[in-house]
Amino acid sequence: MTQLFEELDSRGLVKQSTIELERLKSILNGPSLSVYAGFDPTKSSLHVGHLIPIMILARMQTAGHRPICVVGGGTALIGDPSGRDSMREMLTEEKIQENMRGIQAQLSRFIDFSEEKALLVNNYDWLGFENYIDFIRKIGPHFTVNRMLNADCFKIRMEKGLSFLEFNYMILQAYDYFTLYKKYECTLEIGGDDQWSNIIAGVELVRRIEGREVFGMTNPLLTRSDGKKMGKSEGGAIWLDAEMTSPFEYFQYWRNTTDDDVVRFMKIYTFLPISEIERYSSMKGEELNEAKEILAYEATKILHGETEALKAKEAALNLFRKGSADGAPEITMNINLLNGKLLADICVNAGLFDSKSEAKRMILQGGLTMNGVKIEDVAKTVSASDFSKDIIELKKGKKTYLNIKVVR
RNA sequence: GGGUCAGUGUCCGAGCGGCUAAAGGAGGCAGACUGUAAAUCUGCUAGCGUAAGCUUACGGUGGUUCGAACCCAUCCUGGCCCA
Repeated sequence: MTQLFEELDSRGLVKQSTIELERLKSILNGPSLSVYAGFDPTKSSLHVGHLIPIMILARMQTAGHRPICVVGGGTALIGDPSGRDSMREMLTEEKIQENMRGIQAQLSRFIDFSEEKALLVNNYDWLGFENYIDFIRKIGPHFTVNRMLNADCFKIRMEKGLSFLEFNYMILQAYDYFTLYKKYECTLEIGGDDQWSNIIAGVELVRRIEGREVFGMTNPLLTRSDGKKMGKSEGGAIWLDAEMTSPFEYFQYWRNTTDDDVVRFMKIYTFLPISEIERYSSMKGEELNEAKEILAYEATKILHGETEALKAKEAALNLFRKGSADGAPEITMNINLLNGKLLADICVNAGLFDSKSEAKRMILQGGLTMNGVKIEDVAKTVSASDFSKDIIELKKGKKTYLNIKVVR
């Protein structure tokens, strides 16, 4: 008997449930069941915004349940209209296959897929082979269009137009649940609160066809206290793929959490015991920096492992406390591309800026530092004295560091 | 299928023949202040060029005009109304 329900509830992860809380509690805390959450393979990497259901599944697994991650290879061909006001770009099957591989790798950082302790399935495996007529004969009678049109997730789109293609999304997701129930005895679906309509559609479908009650639960959609979207930062989304967002950047993302969010995020995004997290909730002002560091370290550790997390922490310490550029993100460049070249050009080559115009703008605004010295001359060229240590330390603004290692 | 309205920069959204690289807002970046926070204030926010300047850009394509995001034709996409 675990305290899973209390665990999730105290971390603020329960928003709505298809059953009363008391029953939800006994189900969550009861014998092992299979629980599923869906992930859209629309990109080759998941990002911070996907983390909540992942963390919930991970906690469920720890409590003895079996997570089923459904990668929507089939539904991605349709596009979920929930929460968006325009139609999604359609993806090719090849692209989806490719994306799935990346997503799978990332999920396994959080969830143990060995010995079938968790499953990863692609809904294309069942959706892709359905015959249209058979399918609508089987499923169609159980849905009324009237009801569907009333679903929240379609509401916004009623204004802007909703294609029949997307209208089917809900039915397909419901069918997923039905299939998972049949195949794996899956009796719980979780998802963000925007998935509520889709989840209850699945719950109802199973009840109508199988006469069996299955459950659904949503987590609150997280917005940051400053109103910004979760998972977005300076450069864009924060990805779980280390190639797309380095462990250092990932660490920094969490380290820069707004004061008001630190404790809330610790509850959601780390495995630290609630009792320990509570200690930080009394912290105010500058003290919270300590909490932020712990949040960043823990979150990075879960995804990238302890070694990387320590490295990131160390680098941050050097950069922001000691003023040393040790451990900053580093790239190597051949000396031929550096000596005598325009600094602005070098920065663009190094990926610090997207264009030369941007680089120049930044210099004019006093936002570029090289080897600890603010660069004020747009026409600055790099010479041997600038890389006498075989390294050029660049800093854009206050927080973006990049070391260029010189290859002779 | 008919009618009608619309399609603008990352997003929202003004412009409706020259003064428009395109108002305003949001977002992003930078500077100041700070605690690697928030709030606030300031600047920047297509590319290329040290620069004068040049090149792309207002759904696509053609056209009218000295000159078009703006006018015309046609096509595509979407809304609404009718069938």
